[in-house]
Amino acid sequence: MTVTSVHDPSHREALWELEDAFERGDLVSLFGRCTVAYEGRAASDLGAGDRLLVLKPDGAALVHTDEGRQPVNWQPPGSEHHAAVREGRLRVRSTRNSPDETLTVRFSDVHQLSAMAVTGGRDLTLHGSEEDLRTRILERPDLVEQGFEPRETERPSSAGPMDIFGADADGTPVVVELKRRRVGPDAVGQLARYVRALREELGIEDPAEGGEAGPKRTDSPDVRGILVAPSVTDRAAERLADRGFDHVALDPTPEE
Amino acid sequence: MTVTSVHDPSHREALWELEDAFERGDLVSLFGRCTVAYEGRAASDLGAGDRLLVLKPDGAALVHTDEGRQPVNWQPPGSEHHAAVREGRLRVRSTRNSPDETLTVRFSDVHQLSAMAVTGGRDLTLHGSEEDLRTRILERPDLVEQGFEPRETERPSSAGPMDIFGADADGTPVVVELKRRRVGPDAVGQLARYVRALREELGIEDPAEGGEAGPKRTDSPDVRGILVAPSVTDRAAERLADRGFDHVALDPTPEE
DNA sequence: CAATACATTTCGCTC
DNA sequence: GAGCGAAGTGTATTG
Repeated sequence: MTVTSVHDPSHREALWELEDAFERGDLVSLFGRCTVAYEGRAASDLGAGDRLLVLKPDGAALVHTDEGRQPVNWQPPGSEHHAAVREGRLRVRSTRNSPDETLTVRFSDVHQLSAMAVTGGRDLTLHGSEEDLRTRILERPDLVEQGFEPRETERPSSAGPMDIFGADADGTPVVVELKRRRVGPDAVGQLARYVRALREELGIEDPAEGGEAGPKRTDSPDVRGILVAPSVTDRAAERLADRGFDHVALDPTPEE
Repeated sequence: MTVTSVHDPSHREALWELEDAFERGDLVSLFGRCTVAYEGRAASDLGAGDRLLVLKPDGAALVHTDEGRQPVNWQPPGSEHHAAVREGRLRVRSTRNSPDETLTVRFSDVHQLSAMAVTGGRDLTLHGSEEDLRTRILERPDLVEQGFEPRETERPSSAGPMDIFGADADGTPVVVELKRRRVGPDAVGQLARYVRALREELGIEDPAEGGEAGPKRTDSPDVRGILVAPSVTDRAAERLADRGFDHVALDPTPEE
């Protein structure tokens, strides 16, 4: 529970505190005026300004301005922090390999530096995820459709694992794709890949080919695709119709 | 440049400092032992532990543990921060509407609170984005293919805007999809949507239909699809081949 | 406001 | 490590 805190330190003082904090494995919060340079997957430069630098013992580094949920610059976990005084400025550098990337923060002024050992309590319980939606359906398959019978989750296919594989009341194979929120055309493409893969696997001809123009065919065994999501965009609905797939409106958690 | 900083404040003191900081529009950094509850697009609970809470004047709130680039909990910009002392604890709550969401952080102990006015210097210059890749191609179209001629960027279609629309040496229409890094099957699906939309628009029959089995047809005007990306996954390459599309290996920035 | 696609996405899981 | 897909994704842009 030891918190280190220095106000308007000299660069030397800040350097000592930083090195001690790295040594102890502390979480560091540093206010100051700085420039930021990044080079790696991309490259960026940020002119002088007041910012908050957060340094984590796992190697993550975050540069925050007064706006936005996202840091303006950062370095992912697994990096290594190094501090030094160069050309009269405090330089904090985080580096990692594969991919090679470097974040360099140069402080002309350090206003405030705090560091604390942070332990325990990372056990977040989250509700309303796609997994919750799956659980809900497995407990009550009729929410998808009368007579729907789930057979397998994460069923492998040549196009990747499908969320739920099952059969409808007629025994026709059904691929169910789950989304926890409103979806666009990309989700339909995903479902289409799984359905296509399953058709191929089962030796079922694609109904879009075969006939010369008929957009749908119902007179032969087929594979059905069902997209379960709270709602879909217009373009997604079009593409669902094109493919002959169904949409079932369902939330990950029952609405109150 | 005024930095406020209090060490091990009482809840009352912390509350005053927080309210002043909100008033001034400061960026706040707060170390302490807390529980976190979120309710909105999903719902989550986090047990007691030491964490760093960052509060921004634009309404963003970030709860950081000692690990990860991502905050363990957060609230997006546009929220409103409120602080109070309830049941012997300092409660910080950030709320926003549409969607309705609330983040509640309850501190049993506040170890360190700092706040600073943070201004200016949000002008980040970034290189290596998809836009850089586009610029590079427009300056040297032959990087895509000998004789390639770009005609339009962000060309509208019923499936959305395509990155580059142009023509090859034979005058055949070409849709180019750009990706700044290695891509999977999703990017092929995106390209396919644009090509399909353009074929429909130009009244060109899809070569996959029409013939009974021939996977490709080269004896009639068609629309070509080219995926420009540093590299593609195997599955993406398969799907490219299925569709008769090409891949051109190109980075957003020239490699040194 | 909805819709769409990019992002230094990050993250977790499987192979 | 690569590949694949989810995420309370965030973010900008366009209609």
